[in-house]
Amino acid sequence: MNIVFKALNDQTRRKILDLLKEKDMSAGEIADQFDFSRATISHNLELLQHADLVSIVKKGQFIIYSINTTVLNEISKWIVELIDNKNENKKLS
Amino acid sequence: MNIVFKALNDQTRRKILDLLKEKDMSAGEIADQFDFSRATISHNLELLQHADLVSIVKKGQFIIYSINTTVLNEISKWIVELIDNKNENKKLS
DNA sequence: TCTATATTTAGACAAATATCTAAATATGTT
DNA sequence: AACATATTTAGATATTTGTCTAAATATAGA
Repeated sequence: MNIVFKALNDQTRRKILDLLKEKDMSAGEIADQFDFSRATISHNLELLQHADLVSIVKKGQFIIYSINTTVLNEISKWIVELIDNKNENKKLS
Repeated sequence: MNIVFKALNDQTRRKILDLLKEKDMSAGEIADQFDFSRATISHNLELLQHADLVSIVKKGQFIIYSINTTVLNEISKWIVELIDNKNENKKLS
């Protein structure tokens, strides 16, 4: 979970995920949405990929990024367990 | 969301939340579960509090920490939207 | 009031992070 | 082959972060 929360701990990378939830995009298309250098966006994409939050497919010169929901489901589960368990214990007291 | 993800981006702080989901605990009880100094745990508790992930009640000399689920619900919602929106768009293609 | 316990605050420091520019790699086009 | 486009890699740097020790604050009890 470490690398996932590390990857999520950045506004730019979270915004990239918000873009990718709408549609798959190339690195360039993604970079166009930001004022950072392409190298910076590329680096952020690498961190997302390393955390398994996105996956890639090569299409000619382009590299197409898309959201990978598997790890997001795990994180969601962890958070919901925090919430639910807390609520359970509240009932008892 | 920035300070929330920042607070969640640390194994120690996530473990503190895992402890607190079971029951409310004093700063000392929490610190006893770790090998770090009390000052370090206190600092981590401050970050959790600043992110509104925990709330406190003073009980004599003790300060009792408990999970605050409000922000967790927001985070959960954001993540589930990433997952759901992605799945919606997959159907279309 | 003095002492013990609980917790936080202050200041320091090494490690990690986000960004940049410049260079390298890969693919497509003429 | 030469050139253009897409993307990543390398190296540098300023900032942020997690931890520590020592000191300060707050409350309880004798």
